[in-house]
Amino acid sequence: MTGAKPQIVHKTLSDRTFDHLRDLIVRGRMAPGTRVVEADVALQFGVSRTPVREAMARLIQEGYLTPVSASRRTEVVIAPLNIESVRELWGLIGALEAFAVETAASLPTPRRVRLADDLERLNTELRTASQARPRDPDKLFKLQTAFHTRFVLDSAGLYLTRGYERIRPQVQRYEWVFGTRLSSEYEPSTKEHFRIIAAIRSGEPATARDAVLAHWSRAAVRIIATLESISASPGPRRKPRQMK
Amino acid sequence: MTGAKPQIVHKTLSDRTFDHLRDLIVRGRMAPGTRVVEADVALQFGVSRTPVREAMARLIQEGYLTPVSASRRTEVVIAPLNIESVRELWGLIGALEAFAVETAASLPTPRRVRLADDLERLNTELRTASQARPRDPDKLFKLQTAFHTRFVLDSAGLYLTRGYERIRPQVQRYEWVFGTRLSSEYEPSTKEHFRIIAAIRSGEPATARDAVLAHWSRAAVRIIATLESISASPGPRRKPRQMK
DNA sequence: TTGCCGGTCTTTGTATGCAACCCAAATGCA
DNA sequence: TGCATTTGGGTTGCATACAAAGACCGGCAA
Repeated sequence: MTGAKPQIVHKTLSDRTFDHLRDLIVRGRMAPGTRVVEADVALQFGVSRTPVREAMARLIQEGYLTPVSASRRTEVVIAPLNIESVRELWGLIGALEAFAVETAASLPTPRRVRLADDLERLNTELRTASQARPRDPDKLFKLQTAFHTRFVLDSAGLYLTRGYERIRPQVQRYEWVFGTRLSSEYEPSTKEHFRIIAAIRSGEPATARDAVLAHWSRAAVRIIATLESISASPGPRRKPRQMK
Repeated sequence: MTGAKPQIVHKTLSDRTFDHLRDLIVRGRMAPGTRVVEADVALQFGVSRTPVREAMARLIQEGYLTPVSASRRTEVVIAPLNIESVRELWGLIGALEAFAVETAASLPTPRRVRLADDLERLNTELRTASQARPRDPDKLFKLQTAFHTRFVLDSAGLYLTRGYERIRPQVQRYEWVFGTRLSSEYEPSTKEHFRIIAAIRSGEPATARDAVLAHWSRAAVRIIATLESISASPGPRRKPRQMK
């Protein structure tokens, strides 16, 4: 009867604050190292400290914020970005997706084929979008995400989903900050995607797993190269003070 | 001046409340499905609702508590236990440990050997403890944990550590509830451990990875068998009401 | 008897108050 | 002038107050 209310998703202020803050961080709108103060955020968002506090606690747990533990008082800053984390995150998300894709490639044939078709469509779209000029970073971002979540969430259970949903935004944080500056690096990625799709379609779990692992491994190399080439021209080195 | 206060680890009431509650859940002291009410827990622990609320939010995020009652009011219960979760959790922790052990088996030889020695010692202890009568479940529990965390945390980075530390208690929850009833199932486990150790010692990442995956795969089979044999004699089917 | 309606009671979500405590700067003393 | 102590500001941790929204129960009518 209710035609559709797709956006009842958000309920509490805490949730919205969490999402809002996380989005700011993932999109690089708040510089790493920036100190975050409850009261300031509360003021800025027009809510009380309580929901901000809860949101920040969750962000700390997820690793977007880091307590720069001055002895007892817990001072909180935006988690810094660094190359070791890239290596680790890419390896980790590779492991998770590899685990997921094994399941996906073991699905009964009709579902598998449908999945492969969907992925094919998404990947083609992605390739097209990556060739468009000027680029639409937001669209690329979304397609990229859609491709990977498609086969992971399709076959994943509760805990893998949760683990994946935790790691993915962390990866996206790097992709957003560094990846959108890549000029032509989407080609190899889409090619690797096609190999993953083929393995899913033909129902070869081991091949699919290896393809996924290889994909993320190469993606890590690509983004690290970008990162290093950028770090020649260092970004703003801000003092730990508020965003405003 | 303060000679040493090694146990300042815990600071805030929120943290302690989190740990306390999680421990109750992991050890099965609070039955799955039990409803948890902020005010009651606060009363019981002698704190205000605020730290309880924060702790519960984290427990929800970690999956120990589940918000039920879809509408708007969020009612919270202890997450139920079920076989699908076992399959998934065991697979997932297997994937994470496999990822970690590849790194461990690629360490420079001296560190690798030292690691292998440590593991050998732990595993021998475990075997001894498992043969003692009567059994000391708590000791077995700790040794089991020590063995696995030893090689994971030794080689893991920040995010893997965090992911692992998230999953492990979930697994332990099942192990505690079901595993401690196993009568003689530690033998195959320790044997598999030795194979993992050997692969680490000789520096064969692929072999180590496969050994770890096989270990968890078989462990899953073992615990599921136990679980099914127990579910013949069903536990108390409580109504969603408080713990008290 | 059963279904509906109204009211109360419970429980959560949010705001706010208060105290502890860290940090730092300023001031006093040697 | 340099060092120590104190004092003040800022920020967090915790407690509590309050309002809104379900859930529950009882009564009333069909």
